[in-house]
Amino acid sequence: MALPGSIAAGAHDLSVHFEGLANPTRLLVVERLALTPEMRVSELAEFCQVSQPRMSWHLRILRKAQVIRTRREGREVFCRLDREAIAAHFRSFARLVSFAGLPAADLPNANPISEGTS
Amino acid sequence: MALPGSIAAGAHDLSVHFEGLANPTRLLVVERLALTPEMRVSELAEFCQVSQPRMSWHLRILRKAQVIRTRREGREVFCRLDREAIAAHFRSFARLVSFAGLPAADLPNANPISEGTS
DNA sequence: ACGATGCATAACGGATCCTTTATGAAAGCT
DNA sequence: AGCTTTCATAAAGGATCCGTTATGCATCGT
Repeated sequence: MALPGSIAAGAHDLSVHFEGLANPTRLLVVERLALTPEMRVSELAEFCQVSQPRMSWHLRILRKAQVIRTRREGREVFCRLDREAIAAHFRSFARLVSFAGLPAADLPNANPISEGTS
Repeated sequence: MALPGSIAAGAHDLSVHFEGLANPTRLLVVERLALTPEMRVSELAEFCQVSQPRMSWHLRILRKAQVIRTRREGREVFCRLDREAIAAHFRSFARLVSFAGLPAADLPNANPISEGTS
């Protein structure tokens, strides 16, 4: 597992990450979560017009892809973007394709908010 | 269709783009093309250890995803990264998730090595 | 014209994803 | 305890993707 904030991410990791973003519904979740720090599963399901089990499944894929993180509070599960991981994968890909003037080290950090960096 | 170099890219466009990157073989193609300006289909097939028809299929997906561009010369087809489109999509995504400290202006520039933008 | 080369498409199993409804488990409320 | 809410999992059908081999089309060389 890539340490949060570290560069990391092999090619396979990267493809898994992009797979998380390779679906309109999941991308809509990302878009929505960008506007609100945290949202519950059922809220996201309603917003995206999909069944709750389906949303649960998509969120699982997003979690594996390290696009979101989930936090359980009682019977509710709150979802939020994992901006650190997203940015890290971003950097990995940028380095992969060797963007000019984009050495991975110079890329900005993702997010000042640091939740439990376990 | 998004004009090359323009910003463009709706959510659907974006998911199609990421789908292009959501497969290890295709990502390997991208990685390889980052090292050499242009490569032929059969060269990529051999490098990735897949059959030529399969590579042809992957390249078609990559083309639809606006990750690569192909150029026919005689009976050969040369592939190259579409760095402009990739950068544009990544800018769109970055704006979508509103990276803190990652304003679109700082995102990957398209021109790495100077390959003719013909 | 003929054969060889380079790429695209078709056809085929096998695996995975997308989406639904139905069911189950855990937590909160009365 | 009993009911409601919230999420996860299972089952099932349809679609798509992954990989292969076989075939077709266009191009190049002789």
